[in-house]
Amino acid sequence: MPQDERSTGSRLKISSPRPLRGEAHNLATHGHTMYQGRLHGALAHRLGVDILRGTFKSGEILPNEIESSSKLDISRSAYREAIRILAAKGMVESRPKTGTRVTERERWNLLDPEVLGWMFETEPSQDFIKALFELRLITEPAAAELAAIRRTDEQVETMRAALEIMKRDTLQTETGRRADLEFHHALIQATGNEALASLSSSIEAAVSWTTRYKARRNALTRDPVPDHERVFEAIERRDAGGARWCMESLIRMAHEDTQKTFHP
Amino acid sequence: MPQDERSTGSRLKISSPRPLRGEAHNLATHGHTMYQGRLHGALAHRLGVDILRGTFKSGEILPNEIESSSKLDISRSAYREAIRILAAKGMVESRPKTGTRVTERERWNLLDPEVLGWMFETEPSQDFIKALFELRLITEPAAAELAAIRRTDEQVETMRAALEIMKRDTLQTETGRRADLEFHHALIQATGNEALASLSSSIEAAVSWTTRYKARRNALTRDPVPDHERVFEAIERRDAGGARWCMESLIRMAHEDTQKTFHP
DNA sequence: GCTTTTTTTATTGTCCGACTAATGTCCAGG
DNA sequence: CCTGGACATTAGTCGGACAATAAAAAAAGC
Repeated sequence: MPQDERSTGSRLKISSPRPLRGEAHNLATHGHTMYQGRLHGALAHRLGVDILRGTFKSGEILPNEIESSSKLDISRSAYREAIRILAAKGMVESRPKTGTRVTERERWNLLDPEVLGWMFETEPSQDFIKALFELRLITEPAAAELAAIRRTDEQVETMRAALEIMKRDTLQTETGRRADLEFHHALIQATGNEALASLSSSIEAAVSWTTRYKARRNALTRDPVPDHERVFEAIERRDAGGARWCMESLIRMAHEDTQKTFHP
Repeated sequence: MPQDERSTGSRLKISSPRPLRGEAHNLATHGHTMYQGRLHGALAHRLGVDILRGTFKSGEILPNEIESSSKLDISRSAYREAIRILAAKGMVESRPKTGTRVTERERWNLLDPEVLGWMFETEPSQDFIKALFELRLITEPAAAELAAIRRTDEQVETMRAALEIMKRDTLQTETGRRADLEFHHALIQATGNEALASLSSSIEAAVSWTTRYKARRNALTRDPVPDHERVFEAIERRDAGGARWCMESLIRMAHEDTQKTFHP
């Protein structure tokens, strides 16, 4: 029986003390991660991160709109729009009289690209990273297999070009990472399955954050290009089984590297 | 180059002529599908369906907020909150001066449970159903395999109970369908992978809509209970390979039935 | 004539303050 | 003990104003 949460009074426990709307009109989330854009988006971002991080726990009720918005020094409208965003991602639920409460974690859309992004804002739990790579290990090899079967010549050329760029620049550079994403994007398109594509692109984007982590900590990771090349070649020669196998090994390697980065 | 969409003037092309806010305070979407709840949610629902259905095409720009909201006879705030919901699902994108435009289909969060629900509002394309079942065929057998390895005894009991109910009532009844969902939910939980769980629960929910279709058209479908029982027994005896195989066959059967229902 | 800079302008973004409606709580009455 | 109805609290809706933004148009510079 969830007792009265409001009883703690008017203490808003957002991560940062206040500075939502800074001097220069952009907002800092809690020290080093800035966010620029619309106010509702920024607030949704911040609340989302706070929920994922556990600052607001499941079942907990947020302070009411009036209190929250005035404490944050923003209008009620902007606050409400932020809440709608969170609600659309299944993270909160509002009802008159009761207020807005954080839903159970089960109901969160963890694979929503934005939510995944928030997740990697703060270092995600080892369990979650494991789960994510396990999911990748299920879907991506299957995707590679389908791509090998259904790819068009044009898609092959796109992948080849992206691979070239990756070879030149590395994943240390921004263009290199973009090429990596483009490679995977082309592969996904080649599967001809838009549901799978929607899933994969979310995950890819999230995983690319880990890549950035790795680059920042310049952890000594394996060169990923050879792995990508093997996948590419298998797809080029329409070798479904080979593509599956190579992709599987690529992901295992990536997972290993990621683990070493986070827990050396 | 997307030319001026506004030039068509003030013609709002929502599916229904007007009746967003009906007499009795609940709204009909386009004839037989009612929606009751908050205004912003209802409008998001309606616009979402219209976008998925192609009434609003990708790249198209929605009429501006003032015009839209006044035409729909609702406040700008409610309209904006609806747009925020759609934006959170990647379906629209708003910017000052430009307006709010429908994004490319690639960016839609097709696996968002709500979006999936909207999808099945109108009969979804054969291609999409195929993609969805192909995705299921990739993830669910793997999930069953993991469940067989990691399941707790308690989860087994939950599944057994759900299965009992399914056996008694059928999928023709509401309680039967709920039991079906609960069975799959327990299975998903047993995988111990929350990312996979998030994905599967979205898909399950969507697929359960097809089940309802089938029941409504009382198409002569195979009895699904035996399939479920085989999966259950494999998981109970911790037979990973068996669970995978049985689940695969279950899904193939379900897909076959679904196809027969939609394209007899 | 072409590029760059400034101005205009359409649209979303933000704000405020009031009123409405839903819903949990509490209390009186059966 | 249960039931129904009044009450209080909260999100929901409204409308109208002004600010910020970014695209487009106009002006300036080369």
